[in-house]
Amino acid sequence: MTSFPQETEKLGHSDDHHEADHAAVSLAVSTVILALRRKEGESHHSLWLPLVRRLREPYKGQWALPGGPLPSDQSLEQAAGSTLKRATGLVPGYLEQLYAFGDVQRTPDYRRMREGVIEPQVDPERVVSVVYWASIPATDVSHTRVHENIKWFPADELPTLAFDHNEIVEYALYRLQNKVEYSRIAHSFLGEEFTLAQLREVYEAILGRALDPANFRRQIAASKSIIDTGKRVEGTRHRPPRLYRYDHARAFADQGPLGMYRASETQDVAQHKF
Amino acid sequence: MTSFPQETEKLGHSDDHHEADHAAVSLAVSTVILALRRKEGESHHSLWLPLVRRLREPYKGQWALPGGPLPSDQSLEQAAGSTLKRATGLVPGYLEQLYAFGDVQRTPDYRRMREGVIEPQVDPERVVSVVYWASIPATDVSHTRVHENIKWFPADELPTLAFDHNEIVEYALYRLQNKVEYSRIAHSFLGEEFTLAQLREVYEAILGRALDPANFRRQIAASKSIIDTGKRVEGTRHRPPRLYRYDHARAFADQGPLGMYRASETQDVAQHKF
DNA sequence: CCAAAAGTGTTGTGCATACACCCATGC
DNA sequence: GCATGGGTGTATGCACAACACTTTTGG
Repeated sequence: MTSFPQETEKLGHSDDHHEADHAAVSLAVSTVILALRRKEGESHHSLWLPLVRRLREPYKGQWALPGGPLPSDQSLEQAAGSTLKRATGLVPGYLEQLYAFGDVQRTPDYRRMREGVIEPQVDPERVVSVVYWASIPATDVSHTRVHENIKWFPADELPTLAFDHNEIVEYALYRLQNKVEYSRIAHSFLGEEFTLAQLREVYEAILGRALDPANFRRQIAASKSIIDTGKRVEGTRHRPPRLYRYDHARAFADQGPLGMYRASETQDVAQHKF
Repeated sequence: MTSFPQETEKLGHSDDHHEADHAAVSLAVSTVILALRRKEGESHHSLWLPLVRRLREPYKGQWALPGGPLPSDQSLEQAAGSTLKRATGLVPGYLEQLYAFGDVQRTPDYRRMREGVIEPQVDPERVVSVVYWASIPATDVSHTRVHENIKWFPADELPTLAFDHNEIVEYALYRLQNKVEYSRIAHSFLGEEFTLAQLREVYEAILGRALDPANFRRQIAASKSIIDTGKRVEGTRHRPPRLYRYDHARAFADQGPLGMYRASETQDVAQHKF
């Protein structure tokens, strides 16, 4: 439509594709923010996330992932960070791109339009969402922002969300499960110092199953991602556990060849090792 | 700027972020298309990719990844597919989202502007690129489209590309190396039937190192991703190798929980298995 | 002493590597 | 026969799961 510089030229002899209209596709950035919380009456922690109530159509009144249009002066990652700050008032322990969702019909909901649940729109807007996921350290969780249109939900007990956000969250959790096994993101759910039992609880919350404490200890020790602070937690009714710190120096040693991949070693699913 | 329905509302009490202008950020889709080819005089195959010569500023005359703005009637994946068809005339063996690149200064090149190499622009356009990567089966490579502004290059001997495309290709190759070890993408570089030696060559081209034929055979056999067709290749000056087929049925069995992840189990980097 | 969780030791299994060796074909 | 790659057998080491066992605290 406009003649902005494009990244690549359309080739002359593209006989086989019609001249598609290049009506603006708008770009949004949303963030799946995860943190550990305890459900009422339960002893173990589980994953929770904050959702924002929509104030307009479509999906007015329903819950949705926090996000918004990409400001032209922010990078995608910065936009995700601002969203997070807006929704929680906090700084993330970890922030990483999840996926860009761009199906034509993902928004608005044509099914609901047909059924008359919501009003059909003359010119349904096409939105592509670049979704990030983030973690909040457990020590900060209590300081999250309180707002009538923001509410935290357990990740496994979500209501029906706006747009395709249920699927997006599901995908985020699925990716997290895979990622936790070969990276060190688990630490980002905890504070500076933590016990092995706490770290194990993070893994168990993410993976949804119990882990052998003995073997877990050895795996973590072998990865050399933690340092013994020498301190202990006292006041428990059992042997006092040691406090560890995350070894940032080691952590960045094998994060990949280029800085570019810092927070972008995303996705993928390590299945059986082929 | 406009008041299109947005995915999430901006919250009222967002005191800490200034009202950013929402000038349109344009959205492009590019594709890193990879295929196996033989370099002049070499016996083994290596990875090649097609590039398109830019016809306008910025970076006029330089080579760039094939791509273009996202047509409003196509999904991201469809757009990547059309790009591929335009650049090669072929259908991909595999197509998957790589990453969304969205730094503010990634385009145009302010450095080159400062140095006077290219003209400064009054209103530098902000472009976010969703990049896909694709593979072309070796059997199709000879049928690729010929065009004066399209040229194939060995992936390890690229010239300086437009924008940040060198980094993008580097990242694609890095991701491919990790991915090849736990998924079955390697097959997508070959035709329907292939020998184990050919499959091994794909792995070697991607990983950049030789593999033990004996152990490679066992790994592939253990993965049960291939079926013996019973046929053999004759005419070699040695024992005739068997021909195998890719087992599609098995392949989709463990691709993840939801269809959504079909072609999107992207990124991530399986390092030491922590 | 007892309960409970921290922390250690021991053993078996499965998988990846390394490499010796045999097989089948063209020349 | 011999060269060449296809294909098999086997030993070694390591990562990991299972689980018995010891340690250290509070009550």
